[in-house]
Amino acid sequence: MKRKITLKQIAKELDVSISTVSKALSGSKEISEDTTQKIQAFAKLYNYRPNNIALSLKNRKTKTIGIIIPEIVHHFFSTVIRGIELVANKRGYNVIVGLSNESFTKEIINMEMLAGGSIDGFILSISKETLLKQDYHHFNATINQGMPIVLFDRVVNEVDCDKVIVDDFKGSLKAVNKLLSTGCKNIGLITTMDYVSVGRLRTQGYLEALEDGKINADANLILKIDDSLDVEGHLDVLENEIEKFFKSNKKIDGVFAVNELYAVTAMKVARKLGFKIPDDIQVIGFTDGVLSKHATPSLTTVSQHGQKIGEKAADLLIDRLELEESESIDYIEETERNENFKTVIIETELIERDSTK
Amino acid sequence: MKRKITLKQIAKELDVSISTVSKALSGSKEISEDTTQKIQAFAKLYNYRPNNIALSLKNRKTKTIGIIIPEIVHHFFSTVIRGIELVANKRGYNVIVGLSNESFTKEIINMEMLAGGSIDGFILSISKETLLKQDYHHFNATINQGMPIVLFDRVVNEVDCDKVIVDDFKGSLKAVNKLLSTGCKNIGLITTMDYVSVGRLRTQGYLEALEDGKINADANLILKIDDSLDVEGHLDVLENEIEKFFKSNKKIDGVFAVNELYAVTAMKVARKLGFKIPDDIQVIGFTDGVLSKHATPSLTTVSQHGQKIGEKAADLLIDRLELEESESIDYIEETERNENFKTVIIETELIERDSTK
DNA sequence: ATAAACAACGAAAACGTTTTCGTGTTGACA
DNA sequence: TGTCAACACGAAAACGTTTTCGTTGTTTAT
Repeated sequence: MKRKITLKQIAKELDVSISTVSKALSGSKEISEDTTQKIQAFAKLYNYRPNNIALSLKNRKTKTIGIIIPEIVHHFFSTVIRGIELVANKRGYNVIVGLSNESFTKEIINMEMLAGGSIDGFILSISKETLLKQDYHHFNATINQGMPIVLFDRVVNEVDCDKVIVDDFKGSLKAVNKLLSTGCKNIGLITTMDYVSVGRLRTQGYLEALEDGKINADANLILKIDDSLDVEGHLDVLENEIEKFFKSNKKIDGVFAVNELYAVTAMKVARKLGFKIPDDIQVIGFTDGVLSKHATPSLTTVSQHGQKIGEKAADLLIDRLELEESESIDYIEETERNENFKTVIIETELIERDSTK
Repeated sequence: MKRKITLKQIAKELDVSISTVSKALSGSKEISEDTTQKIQAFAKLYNYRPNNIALSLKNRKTKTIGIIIPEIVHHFFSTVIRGIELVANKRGYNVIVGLSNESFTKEIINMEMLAGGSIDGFILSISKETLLKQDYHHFNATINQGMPIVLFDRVVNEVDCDKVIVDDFKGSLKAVNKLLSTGCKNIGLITTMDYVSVGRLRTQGYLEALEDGKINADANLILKIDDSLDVEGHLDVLENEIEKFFKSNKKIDGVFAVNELYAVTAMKVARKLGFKIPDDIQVIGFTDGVLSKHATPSLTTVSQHGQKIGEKAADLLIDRLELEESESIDYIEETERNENFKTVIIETELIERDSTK
């Protein structure tokens, strides 16, 4: 087992100085062709690779970006990571992931761990607990330390940074319009509690669509699930709630659910109660995951394009990192700086499958 | 925007030496209580955190482990990552992920990127292309450079290292036995090409179970899917193949599929052909993912416990890292070292749901 | 009174790079 | 022959730590 070879060892072996080796390897004009050849050959032979850590220390940047997401076993977040990794790698960056597990404390711990020099910037989606507490000081603190953040999906006004979101509002609008245009008169909504911004926005889209269609919203037709406990296993609770919901609203002929789990569960319950899909009840979900595609009947959904979100977020972050590098941001006025934060909106797309007419 | 504060700045500000600051912060007995107090207070005030990169360089270890998996948008791999991250964080390590995307070249590029000092060790699952090429030199090369590797799930004899696998063989055995014990006489197998080791092992389990049950295996009852192209969208191809399979084997009364996608698709096709599940045909899949749980009927599966695999892999790797640290492995004989590589087998579990009797 | 012990601190090396700024050796040219 | 580039290379600083080994004063024991 040979330890990785260093410049120093090459220098010693070839009886030149470290500087000479470094220059020769980078092809500097300063070094004679003879020695350059010799050094490069030797380096190749021993498979020399510069030590990333030393480079990071010297350059004061690590060329890696930190991701913190609430949960990785989740199709949407996985696709976002895939997108981030894709452009990060293409642009010479690595990706290091932390999981907050929807916990405020774990989010902070993870951020502190990574902010200690391991990364150049963050891409993250806020945990539910943090949203509930509305405590965002750790985000602003790291931003103030000069470390850029890009927020995606679950974003918040209190943090001033680049953001990538989905047009939740328009997405829901499209979905509910689809239901209306295929004849639904009593459209139920299955959503989450309001503190998750995406849930709130999707609810608004639903209401707006009804209003546009001259239909009065009925509070009984809105089912809010307390998902603070829907981790796993609470599937039966979900089913029961939805079943009660259907039973107390016999006239429902369409359902819009703010995620695919709710939608698929709604289909299951509906079928159990004897409804035909899409004949008696049509269903549309949000988030085009693996469940939607393989459910029976396959589910019409609003696709969020998670990968595109990830790609865009990575591009935004890296752009900013490399901008700072060139512009020596220390001398830019506070006021100027805050103005050019972008919020990119990724368009949703209605993917029509067999759960609608 | 204040840059992160360093020991040097604290030293300058408080008019002491860098060494004094360092010692005071680590609570060394060498420094008087007065100065210690003063320095610690100052450090807290300015929110000092030691620079990880500098520490990594000094200690020659990064306290981060590299994961390389073929695909992240995949329930099984996500759960493995979750397991790795869990114990890694608990033991003070970070996790940096690379995606090979089932490509040989990308696997190598990713490994080289990370092996350049960014990480202390690898946890990885081999890409399909690599398995097909049977070229494992990059794994052995990094191991020879002194960087430990733990292989999981898709492992291979040619690489000498710690491994964590699932008892694919016994898992299949259990599954097929279950089908036999509930009265199936003609059990079909839907599997992958042989070069993926897990597919091969699961096939062997199937054959063994039939043999134990005194049933002659019938080659017509085995459907091998070429999954080199099943990325996405080739779903219809899969459905067609399975449909042909069913049609040319009218007497099938049970199906064992080596992954949940095949199993769910088989259920879909079967139902389309008018079979009742589980009355006419029973189905069992492998990999307990989100599809199995929410399919209709819910799918009986062999659970691989991905999270447990990840946890175990991380423990193995970190154990080895910290062992090397204490034992100064340079002086251990070659022969001695190779002997204590472990292969841990994670037991599977048959989760019975509604697709079997 | 003097050596020894101790307390409190600083200097410097080391980790592996890159880069700036010398420095000595050539050759050409006046 | 003396001056000046050009050439080829080396020394050293810097990135931010930790740690070993001094180096001071001050106290204790003899």
